[in-house]
Amino acid sequence: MKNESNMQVTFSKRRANLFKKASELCTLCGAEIAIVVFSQGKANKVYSFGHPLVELLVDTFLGRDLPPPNDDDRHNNLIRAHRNTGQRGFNKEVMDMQESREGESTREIPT
Amino acid sequence: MKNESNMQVTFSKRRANLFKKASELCTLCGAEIAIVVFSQGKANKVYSFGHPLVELLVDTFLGRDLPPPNDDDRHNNLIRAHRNTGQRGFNKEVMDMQESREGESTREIPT
DNA sequence: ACACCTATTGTTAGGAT
DNA sequence: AATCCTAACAATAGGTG
Repeated sequence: MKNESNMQVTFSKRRANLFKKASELCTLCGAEIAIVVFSQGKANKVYSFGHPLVELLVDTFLGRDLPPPNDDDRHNNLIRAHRNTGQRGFNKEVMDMQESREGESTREIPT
Repeated sequence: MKNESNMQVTFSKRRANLFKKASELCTLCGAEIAIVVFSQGKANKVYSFGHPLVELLVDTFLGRDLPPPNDDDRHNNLIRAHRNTGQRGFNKEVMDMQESREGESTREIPT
């Protein structure tokens, strides 16, 4: 790969395709998938894909014993995540790479 | 797609390719990626890919303020995740779809 | 379930606009 | 940075052992 800006293009293209593949896997096989991508370097950004929400899936993943609805710790993680999202809402860009399907979301969050 | 077992094959193939694509994106662009996949239905399983560890990335994602080393909440999440992994270690299959690279891991965890 | 095969379809890097 | 183009390459479903 030639230079820095070519790599940025490659990163975007491949990230989009990764999310597309994930989306296909969800639709085709009824899977639930969460993806978090941190880009490298100065332009450090966070991108995510979730079907359904990333927070719900990673929360279940971290506390792998099946999730009780009123667990304080896990609940607070969700709350905090949503609070932070709200705080930085003006920085948030919704990617909307395709017509976004039911219960599926892609995001881009500058750090 | 014809039947149930053909879909299982498709699911495995596509999941492997999704993880491969993620791995390429990490190597090529220096990105950090975490993926969590829940399969559907009776044979409900959890698969994950992380470069580096899934736990570190999703933890940073959930508490997006940069992670202080001694934050109790986040630390406990990691500990608990690792404890659970240990508890169910006899059930754990390391996928090892390719020669596993430095700081990268794929897992399959029955639920 | 797993490995190999193959025709079709999809992805990719790079160039052009 | 975004969109279109395209030759080279890779993924896919379905088939067979």
